[in-house]
Amino acid sequence: MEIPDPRVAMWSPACQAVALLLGPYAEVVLHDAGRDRVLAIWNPMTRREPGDPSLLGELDQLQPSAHDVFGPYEKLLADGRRLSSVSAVLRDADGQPSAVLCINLDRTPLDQAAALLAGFAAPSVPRPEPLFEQDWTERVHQVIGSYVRTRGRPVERLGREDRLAVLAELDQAGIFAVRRAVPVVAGALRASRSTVYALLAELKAPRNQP
Amino acid sequence: MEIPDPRVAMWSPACQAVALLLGPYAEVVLHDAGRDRVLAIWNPMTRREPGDPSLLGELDQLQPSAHDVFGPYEKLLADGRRLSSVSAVLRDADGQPSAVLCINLDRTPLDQAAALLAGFAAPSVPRPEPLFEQDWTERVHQVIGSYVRTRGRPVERLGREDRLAVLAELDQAGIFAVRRAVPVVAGALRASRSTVYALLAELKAPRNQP
DNA sequence: TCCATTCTGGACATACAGTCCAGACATGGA
DNA sequence: TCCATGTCTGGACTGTATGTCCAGAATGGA
Repeated sequence: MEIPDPRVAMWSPACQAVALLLGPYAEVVLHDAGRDRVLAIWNPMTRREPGDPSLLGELDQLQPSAHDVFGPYEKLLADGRRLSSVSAVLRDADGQPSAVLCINLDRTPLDQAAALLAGFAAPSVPRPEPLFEQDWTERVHQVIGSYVRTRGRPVERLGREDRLAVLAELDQAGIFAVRRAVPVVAGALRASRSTVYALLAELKAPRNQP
Repeated sequence: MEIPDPRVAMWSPACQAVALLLGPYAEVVLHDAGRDRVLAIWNPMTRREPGDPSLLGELDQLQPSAHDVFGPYEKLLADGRRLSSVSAVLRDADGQPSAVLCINLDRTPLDQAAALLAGFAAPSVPRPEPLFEQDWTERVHQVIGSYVRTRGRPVERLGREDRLAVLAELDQAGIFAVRRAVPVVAGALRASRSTVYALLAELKAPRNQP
């Protein structure tokens, strides 16, 4: 090791906190902008080490998204991993640029999961002419169940907004064009008929609430 | 706004970078540890504002995971969201504690996605959302039109048996579970409401003909 | 704890579904 | 042509479903 740099001493807790929070998927790099050298690095994703060249040249061309902050922008690693990166110019007490912080988040796992989920939802059956939806009661329960599952909260604990969302979905699905639908929905939502009508009215009149 | 605090000036680029990278799911808070007050906050998830009490007391009890770094530890928001949090003690050039940085990452969406992926193999398919038959009026006309075409006779000249057949088909399709369906069908069939009801009754009671 | 918001069950008004019928109409046989 | 027969029709009518409203209960935050 070399003589500890005071900038590293100053910034490393923050860097380390980020590195810890984002587990193995984020690399945090502290650069000496003046000498274009890496000062310190946490969770390195490439083999860079303190003292290596920073190659920060491109930063100059970027539009800052706020004062001294750049990104998030996309980077591509040699092995194909896609990174979301942000950079921040760190200044000392005098306001002089003293270091540059870069956080590189590997979005490959997220992208993969997203692709899986998207691919799951998208290629739906091209509608083989299924006449009318026969068992709409079942559908009501499916919609509600699905909402409850993604929300991770049982029907009894759904809040006002939740029920509004569910009703919007059901309405979208045309459920309320069906005879006797409201009482069934009310029952499934564990709400009274009155409440369902009130919420439906609110959906149809999206002005505001006093 | 108040007089800008030099600590905010110094740390805000780093905070903002993190806030930008993690989109709406991370809250970044800069605390004045000495006065237990919020100095600045990005992407607030609760209604805290600069000047509000920090409530950082618990930090003392935590084991640091590195020098001046705490976490990640789990927090629970009032509404049930689960957060992964890290904190870092930030020191000034003299090595004196000057502020505390907290990053709170809402892991609810990640947990939900994980749950969805985990439960993938076993549970039933959540149905891609083929929705409900929206324009059932169109469907009525299709059915009637198709019958008329195969029969080679215009609607006006359909006989009793013909209309019975068409109604049977529409009923099969569940059309009459829809509100206001009978008048529409009557109109499309060029028959009166009464007639349609009479024919439907006949369909449901296929015993004999008076 | 108190206050404010939201929900609820029931009373009520209205719209709709379904029934009934007297008469209109169409057809065909005498 | 007239009548007999069967069907259709508009309209009146009833009961049920739909939708509104409100006072009081429940709920949730400060």
